[in-house]
Amino acid sequence: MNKNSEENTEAILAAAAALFRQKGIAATTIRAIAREADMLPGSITYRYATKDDLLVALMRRAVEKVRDGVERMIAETDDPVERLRLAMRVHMRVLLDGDDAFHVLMLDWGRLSEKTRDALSKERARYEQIWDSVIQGAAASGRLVPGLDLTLLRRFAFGVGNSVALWYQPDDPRSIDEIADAYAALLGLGALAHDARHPDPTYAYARLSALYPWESERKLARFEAEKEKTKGDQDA
Amino acid sequence: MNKNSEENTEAILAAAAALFRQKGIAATTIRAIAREADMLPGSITYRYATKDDLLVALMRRAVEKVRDGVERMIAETDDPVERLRLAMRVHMRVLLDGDDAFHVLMLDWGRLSEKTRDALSKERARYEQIWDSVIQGAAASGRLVPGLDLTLLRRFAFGVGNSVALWYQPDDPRSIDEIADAYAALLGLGALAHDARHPDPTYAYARLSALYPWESERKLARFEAEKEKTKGDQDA
DNA sequence: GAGCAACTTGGACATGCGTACAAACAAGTG
DNA sequence: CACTTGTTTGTACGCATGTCCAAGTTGCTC
Repeated sequence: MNKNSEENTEAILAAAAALFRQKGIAATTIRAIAREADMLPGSITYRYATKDDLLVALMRRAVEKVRDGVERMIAETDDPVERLRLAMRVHMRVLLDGDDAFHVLMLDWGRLSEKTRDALSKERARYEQIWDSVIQGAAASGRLVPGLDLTLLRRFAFGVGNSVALWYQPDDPRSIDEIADAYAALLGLGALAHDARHPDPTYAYARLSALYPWESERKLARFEAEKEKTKGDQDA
Repeated sequence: MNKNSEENTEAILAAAAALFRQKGIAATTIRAIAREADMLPGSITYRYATKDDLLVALMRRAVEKVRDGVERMIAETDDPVERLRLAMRVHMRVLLDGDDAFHVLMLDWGRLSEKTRDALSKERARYEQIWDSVIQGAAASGRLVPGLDLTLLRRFAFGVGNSVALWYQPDDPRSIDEIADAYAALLGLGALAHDARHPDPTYAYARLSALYPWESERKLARFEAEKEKTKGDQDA
């Protein structure tokens, strides 16, 4: 029949991504992918010699796509904190509604074979780097609590974004962007120092201490004690 | 040999949990579990007729254990916000350092067969209920931003806690409790109204609006405008 | 020390897996 | 029309899987 090679390749990748996401990688058979894509298993083997090759090709595409999306999105504004929100939007939009492969890439990362992980780690690192730079930009603007562990913050943000995929169902009454914004807000309210409203550095410092209690439990107490003395005149 | 049945059962469950976590459920074979537990596959079949039976038994135990742990932990204090932090600690401690089965239960939930999910949903719901009640307690104390979608908040908290499992390595220089506290703080700083320090209800309201931008983009703007008028005297 | 229940053993089974490959086929080129 | 190239087909191989079971072994009880 030799219909259309490129079209069939797309069908294979789409079917594979959907099944990998739904059932996991190990539980998805080449035969099942072929059935889903309306062809015989041989046609898959013809394009991708092994199951791992298919997996790598799939994920490489996925991470490239989302990287492009995020890069384009954050170019739309100069506000470093707004960038964080927009990046979160794209990340979650792709994760929930877009390419299933990205879902697999984020959630099954730890279970890929070492060889597969190595083949993809450069791409993934480049994506994480974009997030790091967005977060660093936000931190440099002075609008984050100072002294944060930014890698931890990136992981926190990633975790928040990725975790939605564990419960989100397409029939949810909220739109994906709504959830993304709400999560970004929960995230932002946590990390932002709200400088415009409460620029008191002592306050930010006390919050930082609360964030790393093992470093100095006493800083917050000192702040509280300080406040006791000047009780009654601290807010607008 | 008939060494010790109970001991062997433990060995099976431990080996199964470790392998399920490491390689995923589908990729873990009964033979591999047997090898890990130093016995023959038949001994596993003798106790658990099918792989699914083993899975269910494993997870039931795991969720019971963490539920007990959380319940015991939150009984240690009356402070509703402190309870949130302590619950997070137990959750993450079990997830990262404790029973591998809990890890599987949280992260592979969506990929269990429908039958297996049904068999476990009651247990899991009971655990989620504890979290909901902790969060509701915190909300009732008035120390959270009012008007939050509490289910969304629970999912947010769960997601944050669970996501650590996707990157945490045992050789991390931070202790699990340190990470748990830092995450709880990032979480708490986001949701808490910091009433003791900034009890201004207008401020909390504006933050709420920022949290649900699609409901009323203008509330925050109104707050900002309001503040413009009284510029210069709003903090301690 | 005989009997018994609990447990383990080793081997077998049907099934489904990833992969391989020769043959058939389709479309384009000269 | 013949020839080539890219693609699909159908079938096959060897292997690993979940599950099963008859026979063997152990420690306990009277």
